[in-house]
Amino acid sequence: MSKIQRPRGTQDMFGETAARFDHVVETFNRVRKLYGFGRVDVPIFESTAVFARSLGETTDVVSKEMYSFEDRGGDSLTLRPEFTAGIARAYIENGWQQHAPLKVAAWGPLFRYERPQKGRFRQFHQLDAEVIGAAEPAADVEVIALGQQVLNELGVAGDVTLQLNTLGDAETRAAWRAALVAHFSAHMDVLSAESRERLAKNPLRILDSKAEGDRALVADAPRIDAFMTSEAGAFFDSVQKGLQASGVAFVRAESLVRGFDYYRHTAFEFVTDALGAQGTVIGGGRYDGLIGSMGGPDTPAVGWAGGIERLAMLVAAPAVGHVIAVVPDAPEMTEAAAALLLALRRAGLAAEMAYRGNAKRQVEIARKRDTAAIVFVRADGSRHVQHLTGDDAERAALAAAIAGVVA
RNA sequence: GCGACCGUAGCUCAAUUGGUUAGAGCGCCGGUUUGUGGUACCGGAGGUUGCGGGUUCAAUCCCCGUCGGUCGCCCCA
Repeated sequence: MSKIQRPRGTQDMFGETAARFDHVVETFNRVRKLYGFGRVDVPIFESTAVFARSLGETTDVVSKEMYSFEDRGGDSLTLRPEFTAGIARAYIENGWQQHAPLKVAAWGPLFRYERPQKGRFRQFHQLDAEVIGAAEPAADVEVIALGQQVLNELGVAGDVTLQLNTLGDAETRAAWRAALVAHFSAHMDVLSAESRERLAKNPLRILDSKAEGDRALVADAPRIDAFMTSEAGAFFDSVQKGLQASGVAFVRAESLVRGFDYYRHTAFEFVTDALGAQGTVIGGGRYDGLIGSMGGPDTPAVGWAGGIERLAMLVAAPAVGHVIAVVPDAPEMTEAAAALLLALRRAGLAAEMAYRGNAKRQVEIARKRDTAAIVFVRADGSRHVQHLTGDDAERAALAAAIAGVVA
């Protein structure tokens, strides 16, 4: 195909799609400020080492799923596949421990070389919130509560369930992992091919295998609770109590895990079944081991990321804007109409005027553009307001606002 | 990376078991009618049926490849 087209897994967003996306981002920005999360922006590309180090050099993720390239100077760069590694790099590089506990939020594009599916793209977008430099469970609670409030205010909380788990501390995790390996190794014969692979590379992942045959094995696999140190148990307890006190409902998800060793304690996902196989709309957890493993000081941290596209698919279509159309009745009234247009805008009212066409044509255009009201500029100097949308109260409010400008 | 289904006008879709100039609605452009405001009607432009190859007298339709989409698997930082 010689015709030019967008790269696989990318999107051109316009109209309702763009409005939904915008609504998600605006809601996030409003809510994160309520929680005292400042904006942070890090580069869209980083040295490949930033992500390779955070993920472990050997994983498939690094070798197959990152957009990496050499720049003209021969440096290996990578389009960011996640926010956390870049933010951690910035934290270390800029000495942000002076601001700890640092509460930051970001949103923007991320890139992963994957096969596109519903709610999964090669260039996708996420919201992100992190608390860096706080070891207290209150940080976990605050971060999760922020996520819950974003979902509430987007009106999608009813479709979404918070799944909560703990991975314990390093000691807990290591003991549990060893017990899982022993358990599954003893049943190699019934384990699916995929899970036998996982047993070597990432045994915790067997717990969320979709293979029917693995289910029974998973059901009587060792539980993490049996290996929990008293400190780790107390931490998880504290998180759960904090969530209850915050009115955040959750379900325990014992098979919710994270693949990398730097994850500790809290792991959580806000999940929906309304989006097929890609049901996680927000996923996060505590990653106390990451910054240390990247060469920084040992720094506890907790955060989450949420898929903007997925949230945008769940939200109700945003209401159309209250744009006022100004229509000159006759060509001679064009200048007067332009003056009114300017006055409306300076008064803070969204308004527009067609570039061409007679009055009738401009009315047709206005109607097609979901205009809230039309103001006709008549030759006798009067202004006639015609409402197109809204209930009586909205119409009255808009009429009053317009009257204030026209007068 | 693997599998299934799909690809016709700007958009949403038609086109009898393969059959002659590939149609409609919406949108767009023009016109008539109407005329203080969501009118109706007429006309027009617009398609190498994703692309390439094959089978056939004949392909939108069957076969292969390729690109893209959708859904699932894998992966999920």
